[in-house]
Amino acid sequence: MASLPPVVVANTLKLDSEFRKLSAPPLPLEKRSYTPKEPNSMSSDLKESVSSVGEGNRKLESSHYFPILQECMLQNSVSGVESVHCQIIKSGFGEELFLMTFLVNVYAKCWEMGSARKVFDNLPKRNAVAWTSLISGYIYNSRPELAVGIFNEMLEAGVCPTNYTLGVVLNACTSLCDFNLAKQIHGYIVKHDLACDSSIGNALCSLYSRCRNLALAISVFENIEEKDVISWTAVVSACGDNGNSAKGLAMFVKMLVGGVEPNEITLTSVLSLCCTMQALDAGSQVHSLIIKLGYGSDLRLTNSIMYLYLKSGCISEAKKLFFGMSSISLVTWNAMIAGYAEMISLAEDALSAYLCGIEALQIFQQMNRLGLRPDLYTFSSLFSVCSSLVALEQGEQFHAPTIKTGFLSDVIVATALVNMYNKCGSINQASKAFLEMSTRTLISWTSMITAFAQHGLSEQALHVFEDMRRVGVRPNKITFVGVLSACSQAGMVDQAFAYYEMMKNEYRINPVMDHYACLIDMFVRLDRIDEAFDFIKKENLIPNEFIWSILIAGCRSKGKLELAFHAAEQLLELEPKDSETYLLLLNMYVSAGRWKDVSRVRKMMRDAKVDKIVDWSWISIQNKVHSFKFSSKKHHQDELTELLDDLIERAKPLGYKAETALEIDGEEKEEATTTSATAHHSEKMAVAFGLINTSGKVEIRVTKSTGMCRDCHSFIKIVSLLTSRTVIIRDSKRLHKFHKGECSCKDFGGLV
DNA sequence: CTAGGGTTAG
Repeated sequence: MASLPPVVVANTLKLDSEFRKLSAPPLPLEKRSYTPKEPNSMSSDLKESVSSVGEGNRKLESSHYFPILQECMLQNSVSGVESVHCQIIKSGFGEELFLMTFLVNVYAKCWEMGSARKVFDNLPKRNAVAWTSLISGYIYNSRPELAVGIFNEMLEAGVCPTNYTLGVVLNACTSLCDFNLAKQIHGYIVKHDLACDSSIGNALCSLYSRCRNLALAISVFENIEEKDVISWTAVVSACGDNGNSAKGLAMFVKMLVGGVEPNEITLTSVLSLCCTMQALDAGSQVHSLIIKLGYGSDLRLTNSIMYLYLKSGCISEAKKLFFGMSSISLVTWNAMIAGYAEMISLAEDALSAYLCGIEALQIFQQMNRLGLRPDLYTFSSLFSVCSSLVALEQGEQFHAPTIKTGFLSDVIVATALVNMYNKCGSINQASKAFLEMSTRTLISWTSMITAFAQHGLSEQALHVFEDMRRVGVRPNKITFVGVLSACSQAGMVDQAFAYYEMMKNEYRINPVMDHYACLIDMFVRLDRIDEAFDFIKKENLIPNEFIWSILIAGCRSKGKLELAFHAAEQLLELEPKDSETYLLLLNMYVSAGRWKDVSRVRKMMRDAKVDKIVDWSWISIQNKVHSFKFSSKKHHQDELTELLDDLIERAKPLGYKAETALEIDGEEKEEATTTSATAHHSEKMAVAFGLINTSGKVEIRVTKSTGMCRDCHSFIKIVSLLTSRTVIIRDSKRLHKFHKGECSCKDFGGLV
């Protein structure tokens, strides 16, 4: 960078010495790029004014051209600008600095940088404003690297940058992650005490935010002498971008108290904070404010509010907005689809989750019927919906369009695709999609590692992890959950602890319960239960519900019933809130015939107001989803129960011993359990339905609302053997892939 | 005449 001449900006504030330490661990944040709009045709009014400009050789003042150029710019009419440009030349204003500078700006805003550049090059004299126009033009056209080049040319030409120039160039650095240049400019700003200027201060605030230094971003904001709406908006979104939404909301309140009126951009930022915080109250207050300030029909704001309502589960409010909107954009449809997709994970029970998924797909169909082309946001939401529904066929149908449209090259879409294949149990398609990705983020790598681990393919999981390290992607704690669970499933004790140490020492990640749970699960699988307890003692762990459940399930399957009951008592002392935990305990006591304990647990459930457990299963066949609910009533002798009974009979000689499990369907049942109780668990029926309605070697995919019970698990293992079919069941805890009589969870899938 | 902030996604 050429040396900077002094800048003419008044300044009084001293910079905090903190500012001198611009530590920039650049966290690559992909900035969304603009999509140039198609040039528009002019409105009839505009056409008239453009043609009247040259009429009758009237001699116009140069100032007359500004409003009409502005109108052309607003209407994005390149041809309008061009014909006005011609008139300007004809009238002899072609060298007027102010007018030509404005024209540079106008061409830039119409995505015509070539013309903007030509106008600039023809200027006989260029002042700082002209240079700044060109620089900002390149930034507007998503070419920050060219903007920085022009900035250097400007300095070489000996033109002194203004505060605007510095602000613009700093923003270019921010979007380029060019922290070297930023540092030089920063030094210059510090030396000349310019940080209190709002154009510079705002840019610094964004820069620090991008450097993940929220404290600095805030302190630079505090030092801005005249904080305007944009300063406030910048600091509010800086808080949001750095994971401190509460601080952002507080800043927004401060802004209001200070009497600064937010504009629609501030309000969108605030709504996005409310969204991540799930702050429905604050959100609806902002909604009222929006209406009060007259932004009630702003499309972008309405989209955000609608999404917020959906994400908070206020479907009726969201729908009211949706149907009340006078115009709807693709973003509106996407927000609806994404909102319903989001509600799947927030749903209280599996049935409503399933209904949300169906609704999301129906909204997409409506959008499709209206002829709207989906974009990358649409596709990533759709993939996420399909994975929740375990609707492989649907998901596959969206794969090809993402290739054709090129959206698959987006890393988020591609990751969503990998995830979809994984969650639908198709690990081969998942890994194929992963290998075809051109760029991978931490999340892509982590998804693939977790996917292999979930399918019991530990070696592949660890292989991917090593590849990830090799290319220099830094794992996070979720990555290590995947790695440790891979080791745990394969019983690789030494490796597990090696990775555990690596996580703590090399990556400075503090272990959380999920990590401990993997290691404990590993000891339990290896029937080294003493070591599991030793580990708990050594790490001073206070086991949570989850860890006790692992211990119980492990002790049970190893036949160590006394230990299992001991663990169960510990678990009960925690007064669990999770209904499935109670289901595990109930089943345990039922199979041991300990009826007193059964009623004790039932009483605890009532006291804890735990949700009733509703056993649903779904199977998607030819894009239609069929659902089954557990029913203890004896079914009619239809085709389905006939097949089921037949399978049960054929399974018995192969070692299937129907275990007792409790009947749970919401109503209190008699405590007596018989084998017929588990015979009609919903997943058995869904699998039987799949066997009847598909043929050949088609894999059967079922989703289930609760955890699988041990009885169904061992039954379906045998079914996969008897029928030579692969059966994939995703229950509330994990994925079970049954193949040739084995399950990918190796019988430690947290069965109840 | 030049700037600066923003919706929906894994």
